[in-house]
Amino acid sequence: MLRSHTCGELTLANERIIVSLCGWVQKSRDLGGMTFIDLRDRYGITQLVFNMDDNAALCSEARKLGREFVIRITGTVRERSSKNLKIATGEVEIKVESLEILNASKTTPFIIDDVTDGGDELRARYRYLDLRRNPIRKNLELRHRMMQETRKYMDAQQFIEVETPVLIKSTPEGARDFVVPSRMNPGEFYALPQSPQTFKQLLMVSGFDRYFQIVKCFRDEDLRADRQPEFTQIDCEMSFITQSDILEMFEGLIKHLFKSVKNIDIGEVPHMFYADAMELYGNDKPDLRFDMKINHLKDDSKADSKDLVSGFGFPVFDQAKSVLAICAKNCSEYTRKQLDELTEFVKKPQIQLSGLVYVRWNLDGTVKSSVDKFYAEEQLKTWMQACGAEKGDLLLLVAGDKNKSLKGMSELRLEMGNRLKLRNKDVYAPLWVLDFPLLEWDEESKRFHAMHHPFTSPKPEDIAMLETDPGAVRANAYDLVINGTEVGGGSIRIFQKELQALMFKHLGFSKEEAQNQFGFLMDAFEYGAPPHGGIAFGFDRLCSLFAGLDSIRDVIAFPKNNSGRDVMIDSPSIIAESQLNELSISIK
RNA sequence: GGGUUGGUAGUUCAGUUGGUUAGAAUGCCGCCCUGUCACGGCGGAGGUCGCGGGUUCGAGUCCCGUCCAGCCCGCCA
Repeated sequence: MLRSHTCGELTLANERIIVSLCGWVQKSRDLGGMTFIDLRDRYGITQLVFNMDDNAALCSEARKLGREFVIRITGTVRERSSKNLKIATGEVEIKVESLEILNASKTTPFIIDDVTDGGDELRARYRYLDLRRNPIRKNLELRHRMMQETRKYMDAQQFIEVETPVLIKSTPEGARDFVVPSRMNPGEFYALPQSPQTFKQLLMVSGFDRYFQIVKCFRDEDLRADRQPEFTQIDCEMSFITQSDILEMFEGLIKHLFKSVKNIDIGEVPHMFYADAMELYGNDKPDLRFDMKINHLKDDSKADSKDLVSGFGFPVFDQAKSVLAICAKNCSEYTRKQLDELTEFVKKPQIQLSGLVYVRWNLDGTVKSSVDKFYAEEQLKTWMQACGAEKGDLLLLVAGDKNKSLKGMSELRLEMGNRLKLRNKDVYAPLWVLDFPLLEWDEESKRFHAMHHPFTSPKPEDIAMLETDPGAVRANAYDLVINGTEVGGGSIRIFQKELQALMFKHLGFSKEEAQNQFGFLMDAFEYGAPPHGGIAFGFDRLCSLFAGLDSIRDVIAFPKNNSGRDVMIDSPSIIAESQLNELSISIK
């Protein structure tokens, strides 16, 4: 060993012993007659001291050390005459007796420190340097801990981790596949898995009963702050269970992670139906750190709903199919400028609502709105009442097509949550969202798609509706949502060949297509498939949530940028003509 | 595919209605400094203002195009 200790462990208890340390020069402070060096490794920082009076040659050598030089020193631990209580080793320093430069370093393009001067792009290009910094290193340490705690919990619950193949078969359902050409089978391609879905179901047929895997998955779709082309899932499947067994088992996992990693008791995770989430929050992954539910002041889609806005001569509300309102507590004093900003917010191209109506209930009891021309105070107060508003509150209303308004209102609600600082990163509000629709109409292909995936079972009582009203069929599908982020999702699967064939039929597969693509699964179902179901968690998202980050990039050691590029290794890249020939591929 | 914000020293940024030699901080280099820990002091080097075109007596600044990066919509079963 080149070292006797790390840079993070020496204290007064080690006084007077001789130690060898290795690490990087964090910083040197040259005072002329003496020089201090902060030596850094993964574990901490230890101060080295060199003195002209003690050893002029050695001290001169130390003065030449640049930042990020890798050195090895031997010296004696001693108490500092002036202590630094900000660091763990701040009471001691090493009086260096010998110094060895293991490797020099060029000046780094940005400062390696907790607060760096480097921008995102530069840090990505020199990711190996960025990873030297404490905040990034800590994220990877957190990720490691979460991985270990996940395995600990799953193992204790009798799950076995099985690796499934990475070179598999391309299917047209769902996301775009990354494909890999097969040299030995010219003109044919493997696909990288979007998830190990069918394999884990086959493992249930094999009798493994409880399976999990921490596994890379791949989707060739556009990226986001929380979406990478390759990402990690905690993939799980169980046999002989009901939906409530799954919810309980994996609520247990989440509780274990919160407790063991963050020492937080999250308590019971509430349940909410998909239909209610959409009505109350306009969103299938509501952020429950704050309330601010959406109120329906007019809803033409429901015969029994009260209409509090029509018939007063305001054409926008009269013509709208839906009028929605949220109540922003204590915001009656919002300025014209702030209200204009909110109006711009809902009009932007990503939301595309035509406008925003406000009603202020001032602290003095008066009411002021942008539609005073049409509505008397009495009417406005019925809205206030419907929204549970009090003096000092502000109502924000949008109108139009119901789905579009709900989507816009959902965004506005989150924006207000941000403005009112109701989305505290240290608060965690988990939620199970249940009973997702089985199918979703796709305008582009003019057919129904599986909302979750084609192996998800419909609710038995809804199966008849597959013929009459496919969009209304509910699935045995569930998502785990934390703070407005979907961190996991799963379903109780179909395990009978007939029902699976029926599903494929309703998804527009011909018998041949179904047999071609998923014949192996339906064949397997004929040999004693147990009832089963499962769930998969987005591990990167879970880590970023635990780390209090908005992007999953900083919990991934070597992430891709917005365009799916790794700017450090510069990939993807072109390959040689000879490689293409070997693969029987020609470009354009 | 669309929206939006940005691109100026190694780095992070400022740069006014278009007008002298494009600034600051930090980093880097040199000299001085014996208890620093954001060390301090003095001095110095460092610029294709992303790229291409246009308007103008004159463009970092205005216009058009383009590339790159960030965030969002579409997309992501």
